[in-house]
Amino acid sequence: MSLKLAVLGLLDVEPGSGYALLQRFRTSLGFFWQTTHQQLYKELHGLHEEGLVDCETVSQETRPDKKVYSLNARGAAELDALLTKAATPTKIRDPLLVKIFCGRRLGSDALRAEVESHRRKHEQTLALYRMLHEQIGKRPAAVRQRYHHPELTLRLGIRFEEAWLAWCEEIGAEL
Amino acid sequence: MSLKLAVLGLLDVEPGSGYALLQRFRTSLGFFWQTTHQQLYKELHGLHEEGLVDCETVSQETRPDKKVYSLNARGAAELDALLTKAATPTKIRDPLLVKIFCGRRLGSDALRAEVESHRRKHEQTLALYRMLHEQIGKRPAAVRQRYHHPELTLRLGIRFEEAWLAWCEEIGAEL
DNA sequence: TGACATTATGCAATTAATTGCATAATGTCG
DNA sequence: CGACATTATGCAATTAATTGCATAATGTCA
Repeated sequence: MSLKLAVLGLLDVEPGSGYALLQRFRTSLGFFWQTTHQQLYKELHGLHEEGLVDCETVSQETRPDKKVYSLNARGAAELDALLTKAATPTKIRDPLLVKIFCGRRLGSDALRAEVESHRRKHEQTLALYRMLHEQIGKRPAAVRQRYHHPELTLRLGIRFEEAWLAWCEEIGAEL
Repeated sequence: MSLKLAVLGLLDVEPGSGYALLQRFRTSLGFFWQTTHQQLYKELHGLHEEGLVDCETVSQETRPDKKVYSLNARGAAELDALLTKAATPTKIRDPLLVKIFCGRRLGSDALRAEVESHRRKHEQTLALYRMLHEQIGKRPAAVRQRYHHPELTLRLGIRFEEAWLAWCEEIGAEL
């Protein structure tokens, strides 16, 4: 259901082709929801069939044709309806934790290596999030207002990556 | 794949019926991996078909019959193989964040209420995790050693819940 | 005694997500 | 010119996860 919400939400900001939506998705919602182009295109087909979005084929001279989707009135109503429903808090769902939990069979070395590799990735992600956050901060107040909600989510992302990092360092030293 | 790993990991500690495994799952691995009894039973059937676990039907006088599963040599080998494969770091995947991201359509009041409700839930979860962590701390060193890996995961759980809480408080005040 | 909780197991349908494969046009670099 | 990246779209198969429904035995409380 969240993908539907995500796509409607993206289209609410501005119309776009599946490809363009995917680009935007990857640098925003994609930080805490994942999808693939296949799934996104399928979702767009579905939304179109449901009559929640309009679709216009645009021929381009220098590029293959594209289909530009936009939110219509029914789609906006659906988006509002979805937003009203309560989101249930999700728990962490991470294969690394399952692995560590079952990890007494694996040697300390292997575990430490794995934790270190995760640490590096989370370090990179944290750097990225901080950069994005700074960029938003530099914008004029009027623009910043438009990005207020995305910014709030980014802040949780930062807190999570900090937690990951601290944990990786702590247990890496202990293993 | 993680469910398979989880089930093999649980059986590696000790054998048990689907029902018993689910109880253990809920108070351990279930903190960072979710499942339902249907899925777990299906997984057990699958593992049995694959020949990775043995199954013995035990009739009980006061309760319905149960099937006690246990890890065999092939299952142990499979568990080791799964543990060797690298776990890819997952990102957060939370409907609340998708909602907040798209939340400019929703009023501040509604968002604040939702954040507050999440805050309360994370507060409860944090309290639970801290209690469990303390309980492990009180055990004699020998027992604590056996729970070392689960304890490591619990610590990440605590850090995450702390991050959630701090974030909910911060943005709740701002919305 | 009847309602409800607990232990114990499962099937079936649907939805969501992943993975593999495929096509087609143009731009860009060496 | 040929290889590779980018823009742009999709189908099909499979696996994973959720949701709804169903059964059956016993214990417990009012």
